[in-house]
Amino acid sequence: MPPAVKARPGSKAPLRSKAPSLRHERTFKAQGIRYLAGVDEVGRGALAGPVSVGIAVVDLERQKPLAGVRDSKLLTPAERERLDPLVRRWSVAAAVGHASAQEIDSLGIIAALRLAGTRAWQDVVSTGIRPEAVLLDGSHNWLSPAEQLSLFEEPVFEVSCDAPVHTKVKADMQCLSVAAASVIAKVERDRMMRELHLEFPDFGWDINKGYATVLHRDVLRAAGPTPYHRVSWRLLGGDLLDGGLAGGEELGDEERAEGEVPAGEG
DNA sequence: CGTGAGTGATCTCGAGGCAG
DNA sequence: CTGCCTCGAGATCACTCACG
Repeated sequence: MPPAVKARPGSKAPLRSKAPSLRHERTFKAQGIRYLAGVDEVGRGALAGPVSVGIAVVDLERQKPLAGVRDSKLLTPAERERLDPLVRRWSVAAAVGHASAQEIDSLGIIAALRLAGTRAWQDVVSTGIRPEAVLLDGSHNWLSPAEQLSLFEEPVFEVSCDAPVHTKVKADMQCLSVAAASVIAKVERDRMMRELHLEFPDFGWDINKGYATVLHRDVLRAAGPTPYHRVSWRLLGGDLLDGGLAGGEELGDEERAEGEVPAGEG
């Protein structure tokens, strides 16, 4: 995919869009909205590990911009770690929800995103803050409950996202609430991948975070997938599953389910 | 020449538009 | 209605280039 920014001829500095602000968020004030939830996802394209959804709620009547926050991809790991507690204090409510690789396999990535987002939403609502609108990164609303779910049975939640969802392409680049959500989601998922790395150190998850690096794919080819791999994906172009699972034994569904990540952690 | 930052290529899946 | 293509999102990594 082409990048969002182009190099400016004759200059090293790119023609980067301005730092994200609350300008777009404040347009919701005219609709009488006070609490707006910025939502972003991380881990969508990874081969292993959970998909995670961050929510950062802003109070449009009182919130001030938080310096330094940008889309998590544009920040170094150290900057993200530094900003994570600041974002959580800055937000009137913040949460990260996860859906495991096994849930991605059984539900599909979009439904798994919804599951992770709903878990985060439950955490937010449990604090007593109920956002009146949602600002979602991208062009597709995967957060609202689907009318027609997949063939698989979807878990039923007492609290699902019932607020109107507004999608915006590149919202993480322009909208501070969404950028803030991307930071906390990325930090939390990275921590989880470092923990999973202790269990399966050969894959280099502390570095690649479950993404398809050369090392990751080489080990995957040699050792086979772990319970944390999204085996329904064409992990290695479809020639993966001949070797069985890493660790030398195959796991049944129940055993694989034990590898699930805790929901709504954070 | 070393370093740091940005670009482009790479991989994943799903949604939506369009042609047949 | 079906299949294909484009574009949306996520990320890492090799390469390029400006600067000190």
